[in-house]
Amino acid sequence: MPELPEVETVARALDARLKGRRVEGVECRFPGVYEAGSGVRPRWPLGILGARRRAKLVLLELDGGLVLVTHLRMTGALKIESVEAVLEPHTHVCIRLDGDEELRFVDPRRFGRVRLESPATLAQSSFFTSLGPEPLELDEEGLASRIGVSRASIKAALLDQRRIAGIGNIYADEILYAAGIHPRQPADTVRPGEWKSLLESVRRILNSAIERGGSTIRDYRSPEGAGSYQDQHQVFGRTDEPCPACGKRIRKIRVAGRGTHFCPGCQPQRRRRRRSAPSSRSSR
DNA sequence: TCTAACCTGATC
DNA sequence: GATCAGGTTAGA
Repeated sequence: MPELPEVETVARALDARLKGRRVEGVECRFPGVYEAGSGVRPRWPLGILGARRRAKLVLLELDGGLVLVTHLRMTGALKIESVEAVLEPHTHVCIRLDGDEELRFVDPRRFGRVRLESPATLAQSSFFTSLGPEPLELDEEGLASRIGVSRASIKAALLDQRRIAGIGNIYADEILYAAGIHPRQPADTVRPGEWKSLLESVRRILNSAIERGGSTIRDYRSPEGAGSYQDQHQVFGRTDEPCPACGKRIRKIRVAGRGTHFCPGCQPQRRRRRRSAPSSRSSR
């Protein structure tokens, strides 16, 4: 569910509300959802230095270099509640805070994970290995060199967290619509002149989604409430509605195994150019 | 590089 | 009852 803008919103809210407070312990209510990295033995309580985002991960930074790392996956949510508050269903981890509050990890589908890592275990954590750079920190050359070498579809390349990390299904569709590129177009056939507008689309869409607190289309909530970027979606979730720009019907197809929305008028399909020479090629 | 699998719940 | 969902990954 949550992609870069939603995770950024959650991290900012946690930073504002938890910085300077303490974690007094962690209770795991469903086996495996929470684990400490091997050899990590926290001595609670630990002060909270702050919260931030990396890719789609929420990092809660504690004293001594320890970090509580949360991946929300599809349906995970972090909520600050009074310890007296009734536990809502699917509450799998309770992170006890000072002041009779706790940070609760709720996740109906149970795909999400919470991990406690030390400086020694953080780098090897499976969360972090082979995570690509932040899309908002890339320049045109960086984007082209990471994405433009893939022989997969441009959508698959944008979703590949090893290439760049943080874009998910909603924002991939919105970005490609804004850039006028068909989601099935092979990434290595994007023309040199198109990287500029693709990068502008990446920045504009992710930044305005962050400004609006992300997209709330089913159950996503930051600790401060729902986002509103869903109102700005041009194609995602608008199957059969007219394109705001050209009036053609938005279509939904399957690309990279994901439901994919696009405008056939604004994002015309372009065939892969026939290879002129059987030269060697590499991917990644 | 694609599919199935991991899960539950909402909607068709 | 079948299908789909904002993510990732192991396996073919």
